[in-house]
Amino acid sequence: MHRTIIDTLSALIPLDPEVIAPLLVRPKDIKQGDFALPCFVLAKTWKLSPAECAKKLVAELKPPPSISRVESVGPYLNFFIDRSTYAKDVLTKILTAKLNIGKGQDKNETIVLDYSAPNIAKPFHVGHLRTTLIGNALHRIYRHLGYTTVAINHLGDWGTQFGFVYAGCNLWGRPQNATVDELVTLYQRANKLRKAQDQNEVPAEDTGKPNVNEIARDYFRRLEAGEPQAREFWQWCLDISLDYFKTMYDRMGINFDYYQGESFYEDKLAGVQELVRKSGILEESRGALGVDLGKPLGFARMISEDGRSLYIMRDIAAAEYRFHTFKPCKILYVVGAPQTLHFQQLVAILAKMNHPAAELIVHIPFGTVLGVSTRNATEKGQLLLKDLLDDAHARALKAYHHEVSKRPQDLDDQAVAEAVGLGAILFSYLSRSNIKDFKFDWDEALNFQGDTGPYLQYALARLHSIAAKAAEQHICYESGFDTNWLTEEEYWDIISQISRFQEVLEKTAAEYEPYLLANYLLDLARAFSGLYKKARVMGEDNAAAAVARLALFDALKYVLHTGLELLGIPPLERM
RNA sequence: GCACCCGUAGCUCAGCUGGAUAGAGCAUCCGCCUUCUAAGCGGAGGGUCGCAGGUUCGAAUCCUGCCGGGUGUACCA
Repeated sequence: MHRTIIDTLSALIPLDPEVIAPLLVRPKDIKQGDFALPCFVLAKTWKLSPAECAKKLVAELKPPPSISRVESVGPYLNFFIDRSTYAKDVLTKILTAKLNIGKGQDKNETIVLDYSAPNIAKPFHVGHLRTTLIGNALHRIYRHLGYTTVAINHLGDWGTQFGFVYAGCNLWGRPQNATVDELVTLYQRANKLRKAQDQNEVPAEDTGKPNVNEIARDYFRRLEAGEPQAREFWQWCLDISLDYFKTMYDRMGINFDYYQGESFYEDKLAGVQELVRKSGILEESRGALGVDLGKPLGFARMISEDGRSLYIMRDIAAAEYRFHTFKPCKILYVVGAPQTLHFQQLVAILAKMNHPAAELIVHIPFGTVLGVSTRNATEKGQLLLKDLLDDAHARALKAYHHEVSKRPQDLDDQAVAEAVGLGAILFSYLSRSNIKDFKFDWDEALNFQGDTGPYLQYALARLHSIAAKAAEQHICYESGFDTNWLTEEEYWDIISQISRFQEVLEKTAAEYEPYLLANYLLDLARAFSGLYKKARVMGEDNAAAAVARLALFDALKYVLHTGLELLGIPPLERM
């Protein structure tokens, strides 16, 4: 469509098609046209006012059949697409593709995505949710677009935190059949005691306890040395935590292809160090080994003064491993904005090594989630994911029974509540741009009205309901539908929006911003909700109009359904 | 100190590769369930787009400076 207009224009305008293309804009108000050309640039060459240029063009243009009308409004030249023809094309395409709408050809290119990466034996609180949900959405979108995807959970499964859990077990006993909560409690208790010991403010009941920091360090040294007992304890913690994480991921419909945490790279570090050394950039400075990256990036330490490997080592090892194992065209890291410098250093080191992975790494930074440790801070310190999901479920269930005035009978209310609760939480995380800090508000995240996940789910449920009722009454569009019934503003608005689905997916993927898709779906749902009462299928006397509307709603249903799935929000057929 | 990010309605956010009167939701106020789900729809009020310059026919959008908030800057990750 875009192309057609450019071709028509370039016949009359003394400008290159490539120059014209970026000038074309979409008017804010669809009533003004489907595309517009601001004529300011022409004013100079033609030595006419912009408004006169627009008039001149209108008079001389011979629009092709797909353009129904061209108008000049002030300095703008507005194009109107032939709605009926265009609608037919768009709807036919979507109704054929169904839930495969927007699906790309197999691209034979692999994208590695690194996201979530919770720390073992530390609490999984709602601040960790952002990387998990952004990563998951991008994972689904890239896969849909035809890329081979490899989702990796780079667990924080190596480090001194195990030492603190170990110290806790030593001091207060190792629980039988421990849960993650107990591990976390031991970790926090030991950590608290360590701080107290550091500051010489040990409470009475803990006086005389051995130094926590020493126990932890000693344990971690034994773990790194591969001592079987230390190893066994580590595995014990890992199993408990991983079990728990997996139930949380299952609950949110999130999958990983690999759980390759930091420990996975332990046996590869020596090789990596050798690789860096061979490239001649490894230096010693203040007793540490690392790479000097010059002015803005500074000195990146790889081996600490006391010989421990630092995390950039593991990231180099991971980049190296992923590059050779998966042969990706991109490696995406969904990691918070505070780690921007770290990723710049990682890329800079790889670049200095002439490692091809340097060009593949993309850090997708996101803002901090604020306000997650303020509420319920007395008990647990931080909002735990499980509490959030449970509360979302409970509130959704309550709302379902007490606030929703119309609902179908014979539905599994527990299943609906779970999906709606998840929808609310996921949408609140995915509907804002990555980089901004996110003020987490419990009530806002669990709101079911207005611009929310449930609003989208609700619009979809209504669309499914229309389709089901139409089928009962044998109203169908399979034998044809007349798009001349869909040329009014409200219908046209939806048609031109759903025709952009592919474009939106590609932009979302290119900018790594799931909110673009989320807000697009919101626009669709809003357009539909406004039309819902007016544009009836059942009870419409004009059979042809009813069939045309059904075709439109069904196409919209597929787009909305697919879009929700790509965000990871559970699409509901009934709610 | 230096570097990066953010600053749009009371609140939470879109709009920012410059274009036609700055948009949603929440909250507040009014109205709408005798037909496809009212977790909905329609309407009202609410803005010096942090401030000041500059570039431009045109700036919330680009540039510079300042103010306010956040983060990073060889602990660990």
